[in-house]
Amino acid sequence: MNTQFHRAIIHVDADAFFASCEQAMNPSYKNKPVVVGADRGIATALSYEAKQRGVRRGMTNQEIKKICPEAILLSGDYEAYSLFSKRFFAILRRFTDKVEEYSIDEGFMDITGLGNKKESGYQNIAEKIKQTIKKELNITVSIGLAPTKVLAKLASTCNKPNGLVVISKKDLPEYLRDFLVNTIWGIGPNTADYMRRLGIFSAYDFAIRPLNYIQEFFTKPHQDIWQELNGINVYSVINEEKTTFASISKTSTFKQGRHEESKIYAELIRNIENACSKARQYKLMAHRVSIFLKSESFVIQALETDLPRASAYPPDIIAASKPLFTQLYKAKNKYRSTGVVLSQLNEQTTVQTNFFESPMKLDTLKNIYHAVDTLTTKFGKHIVQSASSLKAETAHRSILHGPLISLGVIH
DNA sequence: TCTGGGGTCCTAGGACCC
DNA sequence: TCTGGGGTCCTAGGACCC
Repeated sequence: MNTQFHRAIIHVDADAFFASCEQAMNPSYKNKPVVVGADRGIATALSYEAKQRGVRRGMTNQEIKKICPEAILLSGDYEAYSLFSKRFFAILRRFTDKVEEYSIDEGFMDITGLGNKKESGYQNIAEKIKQTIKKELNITVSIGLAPTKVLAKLASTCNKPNGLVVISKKDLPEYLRDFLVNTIWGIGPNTADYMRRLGIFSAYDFAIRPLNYIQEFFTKPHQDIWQELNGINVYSVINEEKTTFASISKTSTFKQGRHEESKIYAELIRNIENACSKARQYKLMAHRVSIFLKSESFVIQALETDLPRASAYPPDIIAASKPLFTQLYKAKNKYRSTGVVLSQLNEQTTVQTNFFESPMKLDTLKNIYHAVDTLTTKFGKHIVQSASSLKAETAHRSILHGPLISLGVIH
């Protein structure tokens, strides 16, 4: 019992990451309300100083100026953030190779057995990580140290910013009394509602329910979370580098619900072009495509289909999507948004020619889109558009700059 | 947070087959 | 032709995350 082996999992979460990167790059922004998102017109990331002054995500530039005239509004520099992120993970990897890049600004580490294998030893490692990141990147992180990922994630959130919180197995389940169920990683608003109806309000209430109760009222994902909350390891730290995507999607939302078929279809095609472009950028080809429409009441309907051959070229995807669209679209409905998902992605190899089509057509496709990609890299997104997506209303911004070339191809 | 965009994973139930 | 049962595969959609 007392020699029982448990894991030491760390969750590292950078504090207000985008805003902190800006402050690290430009010391005059330190201790000031920094807001990232000026390029999109709404706040996407906020420094703690901005949060304290009441600025919230999603606020428009004007609203921010009203509440906080001294706010520093910045456009996002995502390349810089991604460099910070790379250095952040490189630092984590100095401590162990069991590092999972969970998102641009968050990682898990499995440090079981490192140091003197005592809790104080693990805590020292966590401290060292914080110090190193502060020293080398000049940003702060919050760290949770616990026997499981779910607990580590909970711990890292409860003393932000610049926190270090340890949850050890002997503190369980009492430690969980202060956490509402919706603060648990993996429990969203729907499940939280369901739990409340069962009389489960805190993470503690959930954790102390007996196993047979959990099995009766919950499905596997929540059973797993229950185990993790009780200190039993279910999720392991996945240290393989994430190199590919399971899917690539593009969606766009209308300012108001719309019903005109041509407008909605044009928007869908624009999304397809963007999704294909991203796929080609990563040298991926899709075997499956799914399209969806979201109604005014936020109900999503989707249909998917297999492609006759793997492709990252709009004409192929459009040809496969068109019947799906026809099936989904109802003239009497108004739609809020539309989108496409490319899935079953494989690395681009030589394009398989289907028995019935001439290799000529495929070569033409390849050549055209190679040219499109080259132009796009050189002159920016949307410089080339297919004729059929010109009706897409969210393309206005690029029309201002003038789409120089319009593709009247194939579909 | 009355709802932006990009992802991942799971499940209920239909289709199909024996 | 209908009835029954059970298994597998697939898809539409739900839920959640950052």
